[in-house]
Amino acid sequence: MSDKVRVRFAPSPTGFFHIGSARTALFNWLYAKHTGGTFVLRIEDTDGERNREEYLNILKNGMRWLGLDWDEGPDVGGDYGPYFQSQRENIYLEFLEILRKKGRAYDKDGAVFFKVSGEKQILHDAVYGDVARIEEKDFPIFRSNGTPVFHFVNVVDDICMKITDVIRGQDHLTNTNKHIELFKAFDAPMPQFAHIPLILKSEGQGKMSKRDRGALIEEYQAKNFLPEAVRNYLCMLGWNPKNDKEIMDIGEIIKLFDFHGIVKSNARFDERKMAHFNTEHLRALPADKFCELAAASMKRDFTGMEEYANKVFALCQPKALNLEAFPSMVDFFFDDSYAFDPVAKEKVFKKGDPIARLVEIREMLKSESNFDGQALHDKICEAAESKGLKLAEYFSPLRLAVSGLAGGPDMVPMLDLLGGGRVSKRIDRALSELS
RNA sequence: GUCCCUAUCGUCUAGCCCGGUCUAGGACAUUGGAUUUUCAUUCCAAGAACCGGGGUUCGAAUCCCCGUGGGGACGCCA
Repeated sequence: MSDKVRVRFAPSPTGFFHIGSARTALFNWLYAKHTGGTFVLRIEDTDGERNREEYLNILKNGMRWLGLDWDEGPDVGGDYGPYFQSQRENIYLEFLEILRKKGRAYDKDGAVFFKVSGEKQILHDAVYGDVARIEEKDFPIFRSNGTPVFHFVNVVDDICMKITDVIRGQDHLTNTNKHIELFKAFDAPMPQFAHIPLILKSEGQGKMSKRDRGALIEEYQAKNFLPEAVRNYLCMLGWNPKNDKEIMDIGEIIKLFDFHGIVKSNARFDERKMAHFNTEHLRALPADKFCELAAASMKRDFTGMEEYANKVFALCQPKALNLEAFPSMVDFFFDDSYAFDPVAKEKVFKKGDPIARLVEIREMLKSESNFDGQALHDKICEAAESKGLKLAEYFSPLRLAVSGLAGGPDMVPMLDLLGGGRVSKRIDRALSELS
């Protein structure tokens, strides 16, 4: 079918993968998936000569991490290559000839300029509707050093690669009439344009810049975010399925994605909401998958203790906020020399007599032959009742003693996992170090 | 400065195209409660918005105009 959708993402490798670019890539990818079309990755590397390979890797890496696989482009090839602009020089020269023959290109100051029509161009944008604008000045398409300029190569490549839909940031909206002029000058079929709103800084003015926190995909990779969570959040920034759902499976999003759901106004980035998406996706993970990721997030070797480790992870998954903080939450399960969190300590020592309570618990443990978390729990409850004390007066110090923390997984299964021997030793250590 | 886009809770948004069903819905965040065992979990609740002014209309968040705010483009960057 000749009307099969072909979209492209055309970044220039700059050494980082910006969240705004990532979302443009994502929307293109979504549209391709939704329509059963082709997603092309084209590298606009006309003037970045240094570290090109390394820069490109950051980009490819980030895209693969987000699951944005491309059907044509670097590494995978395709029928419309080459996919690097730096390798398409002769094509650009051919197209320049066409313009010259039509009298639409002329030399000036060593550069080549495109002669605009002087007519108002109307863009029928799939998101913004009809936008009319006139381009008054001729603009350069080849620099005096002989290299072609963005507007020109962009259009030429879109023609050559038979791109049907141009989905890109709204910052290109006022460039589009230049592009329309070029398409017309080449008598090429006009693609459908769909401009998408920009992502603004969470505070302050302007769009997200690479220096803003949360602006780079590399950050999320480094912080062990779930890629599906980042992708889901990005989907919801400037697009919505017209219902109340936010946390969604990518398959469902692909099914629902269309231009109608794209919002026109720019969106402010919110790292807290991003974190929320991450937590939700983490909790929703199947236990085995979560265990795998949890283990990888810790710099520890679990050989020989896989079963124990998996029990720990399974117990803690419902309480996990993110994988970045996860190791510090469960580390005490694997290390007896954990520190007592000063804030937790202060909190516990604020009321009652935690030392006395710990001594009591130690006595209870001594009188018990086979350790059983539930049995210890029940004993503590009895003791609390007979003394008229709140349960927290026992359990808070106990948690601090065995984990060093103020919060964590459910008490009874936690004690069972640690086992009686370790619980006793830890209480002893707490008594000597906290008294 | 010129041109283009845009405008609903603090933030992301639904509703707007096809005016009445909107005492404007959801989510994040915030605040307060509950889970008489911690807690970062879970549950419940609360506060919180149609930018301003003119029209059109019986009736406007919804349509039109003007302001204002926000964003973007005006490069031999992409």
